[in-house]
Amino acid sequence: MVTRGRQKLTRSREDYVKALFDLAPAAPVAVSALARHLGVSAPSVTNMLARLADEGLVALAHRGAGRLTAEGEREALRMVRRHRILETFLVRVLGLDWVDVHEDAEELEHHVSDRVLDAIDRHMAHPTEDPHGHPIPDARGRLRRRVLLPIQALPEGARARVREIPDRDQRRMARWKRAGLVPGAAVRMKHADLEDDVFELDVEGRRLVVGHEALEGVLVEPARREGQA
Amino acid sequence: MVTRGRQKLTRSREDYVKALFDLAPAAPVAVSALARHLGVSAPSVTNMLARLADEGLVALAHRGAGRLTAEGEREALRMVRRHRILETFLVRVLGLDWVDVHEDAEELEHHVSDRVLDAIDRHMAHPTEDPHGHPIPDARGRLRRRVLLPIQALPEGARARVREIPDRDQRRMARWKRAGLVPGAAVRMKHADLEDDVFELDVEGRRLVVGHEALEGVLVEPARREGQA
DNA sequence: ATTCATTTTTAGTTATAACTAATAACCAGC
DNA sequence: GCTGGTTATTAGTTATAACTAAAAATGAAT
Repeated sequence: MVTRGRQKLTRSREDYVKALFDLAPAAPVAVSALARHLGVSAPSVTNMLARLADEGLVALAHRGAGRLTAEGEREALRMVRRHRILETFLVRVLGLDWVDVHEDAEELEHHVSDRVLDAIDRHMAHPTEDPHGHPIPDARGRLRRRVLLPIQALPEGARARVREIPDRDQRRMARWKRAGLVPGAAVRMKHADLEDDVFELDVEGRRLVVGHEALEGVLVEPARREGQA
Repeated sequence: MVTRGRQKLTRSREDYVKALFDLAPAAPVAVSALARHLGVSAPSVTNMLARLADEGLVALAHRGAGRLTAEGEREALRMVRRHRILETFLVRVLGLDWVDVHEDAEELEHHVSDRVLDAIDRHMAHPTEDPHGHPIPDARGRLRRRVLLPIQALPEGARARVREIPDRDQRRMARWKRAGLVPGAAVRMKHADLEDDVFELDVEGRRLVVGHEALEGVLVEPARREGQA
């Protein structure tokens, strides 16, 4: 264990550990999946994973896949915290639209000092959730885990509340926002036709008919008393 | 003029044009002076100045010295605006000490998007002066020029008000702050012994005795009616 | 067991921007 | 007009992290 006082990771390393965490916090991620997520070539990933493995942030698995070590996960959670605090700040304090803030946070998370991040966190009285509903890890990297369901898994007739929506795809976010499908919204699954891949939802009283793909990543918390049909 | 729609400058280029502006907005700056200011070697400067000259941001003068072109000055003013808005934000909104904010602004100025910068500017209702007293260029890069005097140039007995202090040296700033020598402070030059390099000042009622060096960069606005001795 | 398609790795390049060491240019004083 | 000291340049290296092209490994299907 030569891990005393690791120096700051480079920007790329920060991106890689965060991507590994996004794709699977505790399981190996294939080279190709990482490459797709990060928008780089496979050789670049093979290369960087080797370095991260050298440095103890990643463990290599079958076929070059990478899995975060405890240390790597700590660094990833640090980045997740920064990202979510910054998104919250951009929306709550600067008044930007939550549809737009992901990219800015993506850049700033690498460049804001701990001092500034803490000041931002303090200014907002330590928020616990970002504008897209994701929980914010605390300063020690602890993440409140919740049991949520993909919205497509709701049985017909079930009521639920939207809790998280993914923040990477601006187009989809804009559509969701227009449809009222936002964190906190009450929804009911009216019909789920798995054969034809058509879902009919009631979103805060409005009808929404979409395919599986268009709901990808939306997580809900089922209502305790489920209204049948 | 192939200058339509220049793409974003690299971080280094942004640093160089800002350094050139800091050292002399309209006159050639020697390679060695730039190297010192930026903390890089002379060869690095020669190299980068050649590239900046190629790209039309800098004109080369005698002995390799570089002078900003109109285009270079525009980019420099853009960076100065960003820096000063960010410093103001860190102090006014996040409550950080103005002694500490320079370095953070130095980093963030390269990474905050125009959208976020504008939102910050709006949030503060378009400040015109940063925490160290420097005027903030407007969105079109226009800088309100003021006629200020180096504090050491005050004749004995003259009263003045501190208007600007340099923000790069944290140590000196901390000392000035302790002595009350901050933007807005009223001062009077009690004795200026140019031979022995000793200045005796009255700073908001407190006595301050220092050498020329320790006042470097402090600019004052002389009082209209100068109280004699 | 062989072949095909996919996935990963190796090898070699590129870009940015720094560095050191050694050389060249410049200027002042004599 | 020479010469010593300062200043700038050239030449060559280094680090990070991407890339492409080609080779190798893997796994699935016959």
